[in-house]
Amino acid sequence: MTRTEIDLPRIRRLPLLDGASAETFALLTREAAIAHLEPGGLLAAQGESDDQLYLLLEGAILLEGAWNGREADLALLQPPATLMLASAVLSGPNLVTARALSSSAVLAIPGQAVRQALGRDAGFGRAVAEELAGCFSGLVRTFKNHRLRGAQERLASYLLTQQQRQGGGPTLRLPCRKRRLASLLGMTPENLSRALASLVPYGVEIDGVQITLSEPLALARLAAPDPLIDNHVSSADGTGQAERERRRFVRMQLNPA
Amino acid sequence: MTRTEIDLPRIRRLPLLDGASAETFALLTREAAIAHLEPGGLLAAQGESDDQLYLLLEGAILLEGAWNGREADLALLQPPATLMLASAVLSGPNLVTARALSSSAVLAIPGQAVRQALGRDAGFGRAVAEELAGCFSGLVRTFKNHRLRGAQERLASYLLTQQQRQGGGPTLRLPCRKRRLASLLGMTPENLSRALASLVPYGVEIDGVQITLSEPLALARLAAPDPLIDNHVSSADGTGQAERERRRFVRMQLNPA
DNA sequence: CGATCGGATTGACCAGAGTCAAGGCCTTGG
DNA sequence: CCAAGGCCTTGACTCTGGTCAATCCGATCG
Repeated sequence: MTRTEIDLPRIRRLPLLDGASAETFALLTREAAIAHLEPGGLLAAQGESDDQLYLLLEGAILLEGAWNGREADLALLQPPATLMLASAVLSGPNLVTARALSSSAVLAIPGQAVRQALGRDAGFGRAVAEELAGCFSGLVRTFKNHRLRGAQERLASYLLTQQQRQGGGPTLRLPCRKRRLASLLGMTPENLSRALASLVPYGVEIDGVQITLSEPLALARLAAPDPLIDNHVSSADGTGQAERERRRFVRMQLNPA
Repeated sequence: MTRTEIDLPRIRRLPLLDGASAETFALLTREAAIAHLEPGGLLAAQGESDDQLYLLLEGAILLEGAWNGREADLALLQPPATLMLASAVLSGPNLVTARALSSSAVLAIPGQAVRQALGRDAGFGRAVAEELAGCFSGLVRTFKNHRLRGAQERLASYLLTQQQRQGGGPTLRLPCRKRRLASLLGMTPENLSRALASLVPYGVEIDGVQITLSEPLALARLAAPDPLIDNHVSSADGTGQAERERRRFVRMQLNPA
C-alpha cells in the first residue's frame, strides 16, 4: 500500500465530496491520502478500528464477513463507491473486511475529519445522508433477495441485472471468477455450476465468463425481476449509491432475442 | 388510523430531532401528524411512495418484504425507531411493508420537509447521517447473521441477545408469538420448535414465551456471540439506532447459573 | 511440446431446512 | 361446562443446497 499525491480536481467531483463546501473539502483532503493496493491486498479488516473513510477511485473491492471460521462474500464494489462510511460516521470498528480484487486506488480520509465536517457543513451532511440512504436501500434489497429467492432465481436475476448494467446487449461478462460469484450469490461453486446449467433451457449460453442470454423474456419469467429488489443501474457513469438508487425505477430493457 | 395533537416537548427529545435547530424543528413538525394504529394495521406498503418519515413513539412495528407471492419478516421495531428514513431522504418508494403488531403511535413527517431540512441544518444532517449509519450497521450485522450462522446458532444468539436486553437475568420473554419469531429468524414455525428443543441440553427451558437460560455459558459456547454480528443493547432507554450501535461494544454479561 | 496447477464441472452422497399431516394444548365464547 | 379455533408441537417425508471426490479443461512454464 503506497501513497501518492492527490488529483484534487478529480476528487472534487466524487459523489460524496461534490456536495461539500470549499472549506469542508479542504478540511477533508488536508489529511487524506491515496492508497494503492495490489490484487488480494487488504484494505481494512473486520473488527479493526481504522477510523477511516475510503473512496474507491480505481479497481474493485470485495467486502467479506467472517464468523467462527466461516466466510461469506457480501458485496463487490466498483468506482465510484464509499467504504466504511457508516463506521466513520459512528466512530466504530469495521463490520466487514475489504480486500482488493484487482489493482485498486482509494482515497483515505480520517474519520475524525468526516465527523467534524458533518456538524458544520449542511451540504456535506446532506451528501453523507444520501449516500448512506443509498447504501442502506441497496442492502435492504440484497437482504430481500437472499431471504425471498432461491439460488436459481437469484442467479437468473443476477444475469439479467448484469446484462442491463453492461448495455442491454444479449451478451454479458461476469465481473469475477465463478468461484467468487458463487460466494457473492450465497452458494457454493458446485451449486453455481449446476444452477447455470439449469438455466440453459431459458436461453442462457455459457462460455467461461462470457454469458449470452438468447431468450431474456423466458429468463425474466423465471427471475421475476422486481424494482424493490433488483437494481440494474450501473455505477460506470460516475454516480454515487444515492443516485443509483434514484435511477433504479427507469424501466428495465428486455430485448427479445 | 386517527390523528391527534402533538406532544411537542416529548417529540423534541427524539433521537433524530434532538440534533435539529429550533427552526428546523418547527419546519418538520409544522406538517407532521400523529397516527395511531391498531394491531395488524398497515402503516406503509412495499412499493408505495408515501414520501413520509415515521418516528415510532409507542407500540411495535414489523417490517416485512414480499416477492412473487412469498413473504419474509425482516425486522421488529420498538420505540424509539425511525421508519422509511432512507426512502424519505432519497424520495423513493418504500422497499418494505410496515405493519403494527400492537397498538402503536407514530409521528409522520412529510419527506419533502425532511429533504428541505437536510440541506439547511447541519445539526439535523448529522443526526440523520448518524441514524442512517446505525440502521445500515444493524442491517449489515443482520445480513452476516443470516449468511454465516445456521438456524440453531441464530436462535441461540437471539436468546442470549434478548437475555441481555431484558436485564441479564436468567429468564427472558419472547417479544412476539413463536410463529412470527420464526419468520424473523428466517425459519419456519416447525423448525423453530425443533431448534428450541435442540437447545434443551444447553440449559434452555421453555415455558410458552417465557424462556429461562440456566446455562448461559454453555449456550454461549454454541452461539459464539460476536460484537460484529450481535447487538445486545436495548432500545428501552430511549436511544436511537446510532447510539445503540456505539454502545454495542460494552462487554456482554454472561452470568453463570 | 509436455507437465503441472488451479479453477470448473460432474456425480454420488449427505444434511439442514421446508412441507404436509396429525395431534395436543390453551384460549375463547356460547 | 363444553365446543371451536388457533397455535404449537411432533413425526414422516421431500427438496434444496452443501460436501466430498474424481475428472476435465485451459493457462502457464520449463
